[in-house]
Amino acid sequence: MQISDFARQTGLSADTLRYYERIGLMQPPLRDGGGRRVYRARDLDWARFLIRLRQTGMPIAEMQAYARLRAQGDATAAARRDLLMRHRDGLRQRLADLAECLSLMDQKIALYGAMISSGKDAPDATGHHS
Amino acid sequence: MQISDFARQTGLSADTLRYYERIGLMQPPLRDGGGRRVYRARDLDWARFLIRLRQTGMPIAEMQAYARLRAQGDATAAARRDLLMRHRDGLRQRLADLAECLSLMDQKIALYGAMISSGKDAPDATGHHS
DNA sequence: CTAGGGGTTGGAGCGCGCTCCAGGTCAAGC
DNA sequence: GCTTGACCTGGAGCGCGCTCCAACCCCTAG
Repeated sequence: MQISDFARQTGLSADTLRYYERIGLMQPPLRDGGGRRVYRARDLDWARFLIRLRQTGMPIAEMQAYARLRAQGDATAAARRDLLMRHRDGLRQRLADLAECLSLMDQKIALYGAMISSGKDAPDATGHHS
Repeated sequence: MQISDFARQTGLSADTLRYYERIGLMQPPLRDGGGRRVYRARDLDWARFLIRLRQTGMPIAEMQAYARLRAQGDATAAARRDLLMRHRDGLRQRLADLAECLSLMDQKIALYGAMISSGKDAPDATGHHS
């Protein structure tokens, strides 16, 4: 599996893959005769896991820390779990905050709805609305 | 109320406030005799609303669009509501995605828990774990 | 034998959202 | 009058996470 295939299967660009390798997020893969990277199926799992971490807003530095621990083998399992737990707790908090934002936006939208349908102006009428 | 007070009350830095003004997110406030900005209470509401939008990941360009509409008065209420609704829908989606990530992380953490307590290696034991 | 379409490297550049800085003005307190 | 400190402006710089580029290499098909 070469880099373009791997890119297709993960949704990461080849450039990003090489970048992740440079900065130590991904282990350097084997090379074929021509010096091209050859990826293996289980690299996919790791890449997809990284993508999840990224999705949840984990900064690259933290992913690097995780990757370093992982490279050191099973002895670091507890440390990795702790890192993950800290990140998860942050994520929980962010989810709660976003849920609050969402409900506020719903309110705001409802307010606009009222203001638009009922003639002209809004309940809190100042002439200017956020 | 001058810029430092306003900054304290919103949590934005004075620099950020001037920046938001430059790029049209905030209306230029009045000035006192010495040319200093004088903010008014209702600017606070707007700034706090911007902060909410930012929290939910709205890009500045979109906030600018909203601000421009707002500056044009009540006639743009429907357009503003639509913008907000589109943003809210995106937010809903992101919340769902994050919730999924969260549950995956919980699983992963549980797996680490099992692996750590029960002697040595994990269920999917490859020798390497994500 | 040649052309084309992958791949490789190191390093520069970019878009976003600020953040900082130099150099200046102004107002209040001692 | 002088110091102090908050404010002003325009513009440069920054940290993040890529993204793009030139210049080169290699393999395959025609």
